[in-house]
Amino acid sequence: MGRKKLEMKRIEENSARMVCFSKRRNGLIKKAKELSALCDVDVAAVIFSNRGKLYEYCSADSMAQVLQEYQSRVESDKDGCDTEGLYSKNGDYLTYGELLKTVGSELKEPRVDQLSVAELGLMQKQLETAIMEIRSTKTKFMTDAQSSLQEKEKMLEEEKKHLNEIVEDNNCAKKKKVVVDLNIATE
Amino acid sequence: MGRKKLEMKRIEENSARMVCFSKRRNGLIKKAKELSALCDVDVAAVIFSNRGKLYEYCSADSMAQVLQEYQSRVESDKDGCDTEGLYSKNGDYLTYGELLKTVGSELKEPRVDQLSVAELGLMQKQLETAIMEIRSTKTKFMTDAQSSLQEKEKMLEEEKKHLNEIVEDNNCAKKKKVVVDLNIATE
DNA sequence: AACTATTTATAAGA
DNA sequence: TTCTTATAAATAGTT
Repeated sequence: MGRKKLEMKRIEENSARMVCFSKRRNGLIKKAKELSALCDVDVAAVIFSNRGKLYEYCSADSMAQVLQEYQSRVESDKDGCDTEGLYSKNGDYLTYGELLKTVGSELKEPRVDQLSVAELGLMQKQLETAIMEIRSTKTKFMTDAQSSLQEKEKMLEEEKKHLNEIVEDNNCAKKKKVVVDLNIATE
Repeated sequence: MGRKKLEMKRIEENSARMVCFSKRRNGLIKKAKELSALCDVDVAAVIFSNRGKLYEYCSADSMAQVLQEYQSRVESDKDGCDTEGLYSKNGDYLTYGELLKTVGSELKEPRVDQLSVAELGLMQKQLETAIMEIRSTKTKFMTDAQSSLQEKEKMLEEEKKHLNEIVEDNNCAKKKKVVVDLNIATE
């Protein structure tokens, strides 16, 4: 819309592109809000200017909620296939993807007492989101100038090993009663 | 736009709402594409119908890429403020919010050294293990016809209590070194 | 930042 | 559903 029809390709002129970005960014977020309000659905939009600024909209209580939901969907919908998208250059993500994949497949069992499982699912999501936050922070720390590449590699290797152990242990313990005990000691 | 101006509130009539959803969902995704193409920026949009279906658009190679970028930004940009978003109507979520808030504030201390990274790794592993345990518990609930509703409730209550304790402990221990210890017993 | 000529999106209707 | 059309909205170029 406008005086002229635009081709849908990068606007080369700098100022024109920035003006367009500003207008359309606002437009997109407005549309997202309207979609959410009119149709009563959850919507999230994330925009990064190439200057590095972040713009976002989220209809739910928190972006994390929607994104977490997204992550679970992706993991449980596509089952064995096509998980590439979930891996980042940074080895971290692979571990997370593997984790969710495994968890996700477990959850699809039928015949469930709804309440209990729903609650368990919630707790699981909570933990998963917590992990994402921790990963983010960790990644940030790791990329700080102070942490060396060797350290990163070592940690990632250990994490993978550890996760594999967890997965194997769990596979062996599927039919056992499991009790979890989480203690925190402060000094 | 259309024959009539709509109020921006939930469309109560069911079929009308669904038609609107379908149109506007496509519209939003089209707008996201255009924004990305014209202005050469990364855009992601995630939409959940309340039927549970997921629709998404992502300009980058993978959604994960954009979302991870988002997570890092959120972590580094907002500091202590605005954690309201993490609470849902469901009481459980508050606990989770508190947990994340606490974890988050722990993580955001400046002057982080390698020990901190190691600790983060530890916390992460613990949460991952906890998820695995929850998964096991879920599996048990699903496959074990003998487990009664009361049992489930009791376990869940205990787990909630644990979570609350964790949150409180963490609140008291913000500036202390925190050691987390996770024990798993199987029978 | 405003303005306005146009294009686009879309609410109702068929 | 899918298409058609009248109208509302978004926005490209201009000031």
